Parts: sequence; C-alpha cells; structure tokens
Amino acid sequence: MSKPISGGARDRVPLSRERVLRAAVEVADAGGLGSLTIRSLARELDAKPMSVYYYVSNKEEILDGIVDLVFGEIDLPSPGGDWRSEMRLRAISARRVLGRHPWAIGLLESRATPGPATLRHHDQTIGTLRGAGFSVEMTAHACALLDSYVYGFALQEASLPFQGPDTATEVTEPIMQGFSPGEYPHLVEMATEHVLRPGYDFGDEFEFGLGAILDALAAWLPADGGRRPS
Amino acid sequence: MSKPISGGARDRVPLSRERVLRAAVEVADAGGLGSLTIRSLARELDAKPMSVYYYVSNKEEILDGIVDLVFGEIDLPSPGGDWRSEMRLRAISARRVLGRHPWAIGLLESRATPGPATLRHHDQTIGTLRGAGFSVEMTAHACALLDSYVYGFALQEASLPFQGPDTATEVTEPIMQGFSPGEYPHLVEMATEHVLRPGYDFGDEFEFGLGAILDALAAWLPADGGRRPS
DNA sequence: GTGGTCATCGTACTTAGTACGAAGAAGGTA
DNA sequence: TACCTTCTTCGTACTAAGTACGATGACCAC
Repeated sequence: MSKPISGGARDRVPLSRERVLRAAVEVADAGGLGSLTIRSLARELDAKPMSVYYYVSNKEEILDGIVDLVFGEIDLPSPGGDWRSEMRLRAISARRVLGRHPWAIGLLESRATPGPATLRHHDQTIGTLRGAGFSVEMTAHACALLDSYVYGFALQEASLPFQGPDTATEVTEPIMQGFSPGEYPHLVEMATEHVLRPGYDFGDEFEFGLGAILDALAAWLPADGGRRPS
Repeated sequence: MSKPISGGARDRVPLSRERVLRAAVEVADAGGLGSLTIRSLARELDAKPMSVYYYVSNKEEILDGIVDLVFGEIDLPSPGGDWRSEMRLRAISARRVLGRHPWAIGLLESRATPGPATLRHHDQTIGTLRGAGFSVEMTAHACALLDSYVYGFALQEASLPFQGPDTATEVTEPIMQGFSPGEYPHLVEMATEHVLRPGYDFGDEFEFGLGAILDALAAWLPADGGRRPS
C-alpha cells in the first residue's frame, strides 16, 4: 500500500526551477496565460501543486521567469557585425519569438524586474550600435524606437483575431455585419480594397516599417554612416 | 427591520452599464488590473457583487468595455487637417492616455473584439491619411507603423519601474548591484553616461522617434507630399 | 390587489493561490 | 542497526474570486 516505487511520483525526472519554468511556457503557449495556473502547471509536470513551490516562491516569480525565458529565445546581435543587418535580424527574431509566445507581450507591462537574458539582450544591442558609431544618446534613441516598433507590432499581431495570409475574411465579416452603412467608410474601404484582398498578410507590414525605421537610424550616424540614403 | 429606504442601497444613483465600466476603469487606474475584481468593483459602486451582472454578462465583457473606453479618450484626428500634425497629435494623445491607464496595454493583447470607439478611432485615422493623398496601401503601412510605435512605446514606459525625469536612480541601483563587474558593460555605460544623468527622462524619447517616423511617412507621399525632407 | 417587468442582491458552488506542516528518501554517524 | 539531518514532495485546508440560480422588493398597468 505504501510501497514507494513507480507509478505515482517516484522514478521520474526530478523537478527543478528550470523544468518548472519551461513547463510554464508550454502551458501558456498551449492555452494562453489564463490557462497557466499552479494546478495546470503541476499537472504538466506530473506532480502536485505544492511541489512547485519548492522551486519558486509564488506565481509572480514564475511570470518573471518565463518572460526572461522568452527573451532568451531572441537571437542576440553581435557587436562586430553590420549594425543594419544585425538590428534587422534581431527585430525579425524578436517578432517571431513574440509571435510564438503572444502572452509574453502583455506580461511585459507588469514585470519591472528584468532577468539575466533580458539584460544580456539589451547589453548586446547597445553594444552593436555603439560599435557602429552611434553616440550614446543616439543609441538610446535607436533602442527606444526599435524596441517600441517590435513590441508594438507584436502586440498588434497578437490582438488580431486572425493570423497569416487570407485569414481575415471570416473574422472581419461578422464585425462588419454590425456596422451601420456609412458609419466607418474609411475602415470599410481599407478592408474591402486591401486587407480582405487575397494574398494580404498583416505580417508583411513588419519588414516594410522596419526598413523605414532603419533608414531613419542610418541618417543619425555622424559622418559617412548611412549608406542607402533612401 | 425590512424598511427599504435609504442607507443601504436605496436612493442612490442607479447602476448602468456606463457606470459599471467607468468604475472599473477607476479601480484599475487606482490599483492595477489585478485589483479589479467583481467584488472590488461592486464596492466602488456601493453595490453588491451580483448586481454588476445585470449589466455585463461576465468579466471578459468588462475588460472589452474598458479597453474601448480608453480608446475613446484618445483625441481623434480630423480628416481635413494637415496629416503630419494630426498624426503627431493623435500619437501624443494616445501615449498620454495609455500612460494614464497602463493596464490597458496588456489587455490589448487578449482582446479581439474592438468596440465602437476603437473602430471610429481607426476610421478617422485612415480617413486623415487617405485625405492627405496616401494610397490605400501606404495608409495601411503608415497605420501599422504608427500604431506599433505608440503601443510599443507605451508598453516600454509601463514596464519601466520609474516614471518622469530623474527617477531612474533608485530603481536601477539595486539591479546594478547584482551585476558581476563587466558582465553588462554597454548597459552600464548607457546607464551611467546617459540614463542616470540628471534631467534624463525616457518619455522624451517619444517625440524623437515619432518625428523620425513621420519623416519616413512623408517620403511615401506620391509627388510633392513630404515637405521637410529631413 | 393582481400580475408582470425591472433592478438588486443572498446563497452557495467551483477554481485558484498558497500557508503549514507531515512524510518519505538518502545519507551520515555512532 | 538505530538515529538524526537534509532535501523533496505532497496532503490538508484556508482565503479570495467568478458566477449560476433563484429570491426579493420596487414600480406600474389593469
């Protein structure tokens, strides 16, 4: 009856802070932040709720931890390389990562204590720009601009009820049903003449805006700096 | 004993969907999204929890509703005016509003059903750009770029543990304590030589990046379009 | 006053976070 | 072998939150 071995909890991979956080990411990926509870997390780990608390002191710490895990997935720019392509790749990677973990975007707002992956990420980004000749001040401007764009774009993508090309129709249709005719004329024009056209994919807007921003940054470089003067 | 009049619930302003949502915004403003519960909301309304459910069918509907209320606070651009200043004012207004209601940013991610204020807002924005001569396609690009920037900037501001000029020191200090020396050299440089200097205010970055984006948009106008070619 | 609709609320059930401390496993020491 | 310590895991139980269900009283038409 009280035989300890096998079945229940024995002889499986032991828990660890690492495993707890990774499992938390998986649960959130699968069902959104709302589905991440201590109990669902314990189920995913094949353990009991209170076991989790041996590795984290509360749920807040889990949220801080998974945000940092997500940051760790973003490709780091290398301070040696061409700043434009490094920043471009970093932005593209960040957008992809945040697309995989959309719940992380909303979490950023309430989390004030950055983890090590987050800090290293910013350190490398700043380093790349400084190494390319941007002044400290312009580097700050550039980071604020780039990060804002990436986060904001990911946020918009996450709040879109559809994803990928040609998927907008079924979702916008019911919303537009409720419109009084002529209530939102420009919105309707935009929808019918552009967004609902076959082949449209909101995600394609990303590189367009990114290019514009990088062009703007190039103009901030002291002397020769910006090749491609637009 | 069962006298109905006064004191308890009688003779006070009757509830309404409007009042419920406005009270919800106040509760969230005061204590964050986490403090917004049906019970805290009922307390704010001087009513009992279940009374709220006469006006909304569940908490999700409250969240949708307060996001739309927040959107309604943003100044609308007027399709007649100069597109550049209209977009500038809209962005500044949006940032200020999201600064007042930082919890709204995180909510955007999970809310897929836009309310009337949100729809009107986008309609007017599109209309202003179209009226200024932007093609449908370029208007889409412009909206994506501008909105991303505004949301992303607000998100970064919200996740900053400090706010306003000269408030960074006390918060970054304890974080930097934990650094191994030389672990984040560029971050340290940025902090000591710029961010922690007296007078620095992250909020000032906003107009800088905004100007760069508006310059970029101007270049997308067909012929004469962009005065101020940077 | 009888019936009906509107607005408010009391009760109670479910789920979530988590405090507290028990209990088993593993290893040391006498 | 007996006993003690430490590391993990978990059982129990308390509190708070969302909300289903139905009761209760106010107000109105007849």
